[in-house]
Amino acid sequence: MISRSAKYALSALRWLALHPGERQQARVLAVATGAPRDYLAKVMKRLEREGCVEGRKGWGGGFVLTARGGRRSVLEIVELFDGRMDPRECLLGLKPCGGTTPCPLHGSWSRVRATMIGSLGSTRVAALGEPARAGGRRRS
Amino acid sequence: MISRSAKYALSALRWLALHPGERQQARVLAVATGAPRDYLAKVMKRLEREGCVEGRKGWGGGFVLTARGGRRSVLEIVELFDGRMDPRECLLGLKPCGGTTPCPLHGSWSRVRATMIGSLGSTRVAALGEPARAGGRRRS
DNA sequence: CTCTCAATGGATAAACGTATCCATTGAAAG
DNA sequence: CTTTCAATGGATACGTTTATCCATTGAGAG
Repeated sequence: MISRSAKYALSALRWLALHPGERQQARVLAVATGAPRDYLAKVMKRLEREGCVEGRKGWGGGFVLTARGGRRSVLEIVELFDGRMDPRECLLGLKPCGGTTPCPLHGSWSRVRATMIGSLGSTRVAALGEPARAGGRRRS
Repeated sequence: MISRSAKYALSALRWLALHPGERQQARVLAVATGAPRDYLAKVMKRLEREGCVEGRKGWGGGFVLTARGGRRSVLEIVELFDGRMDPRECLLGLKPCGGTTPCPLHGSWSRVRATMIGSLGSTRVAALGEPARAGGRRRS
């Protein structure tokens, strides 16, 4: 459903959000996230290219969450690794699907997509550092 | 999000639902679904093992949708190929996540999962043969 | 029985996500 | 400058999904 890479990224970003301003080494983030160090390093590099974190080499090096990164939505992070979700995706492979010619699953699938966009799209990365609730609407 | 195999399966099942009782060859299904013939054949075999379709070899051979297959939910088909969705999955890798110790995304992700189960779980394969609406509750 | 047809099953490979290894680079401390 | 440290980037490997090829099997037609 959601790739390991995306989960690693979210988990690492949460750790950074929990320790604002402090530089966190990939080694530390690896332990915190359960990801392999060298693999996580590449995930972090990708987040840096997107301006979500800032990395520094050498003594006292590591990663910090940027202000811009904190403002990013969880959905944006997931889409960064798993690809943007196509609003025209059809579970039955119809093209086109929707408008005047919706497939039998169009409504159902649109609802799932809308929930994901509404739920994950309304939670900001910075909120991952706060204890609970965070994000979308309604109950648990 | 949803694997190619699962989409192929749904698309093929739809075709069978559109042609009840008629045996459809893998070659025909391949054209209808856009899947490679020999790959689709293995997908169909898997559906047969699950009792969703019945296949026959040789002259006049092909696949038909079984009554049992028609009663299966779309969710069941997806889970058959993509694996059952874990209700305890945590986007931040926490274990456990939920109950007294929910992660900041627990509510959001639970909502997405619930929507998928509610939406795809309430649409039956037989309904894929009917023109539009099908399945869950509410609007498009 | 023989011929033809279509599913079946096994082997093989391409593509991708995930993971590991390590030499290099850049940076701060001494 | 030298030492130490941690990110960086390239190469390589592994597993799974997706895909292709083809000989075999089973079934109906003649």
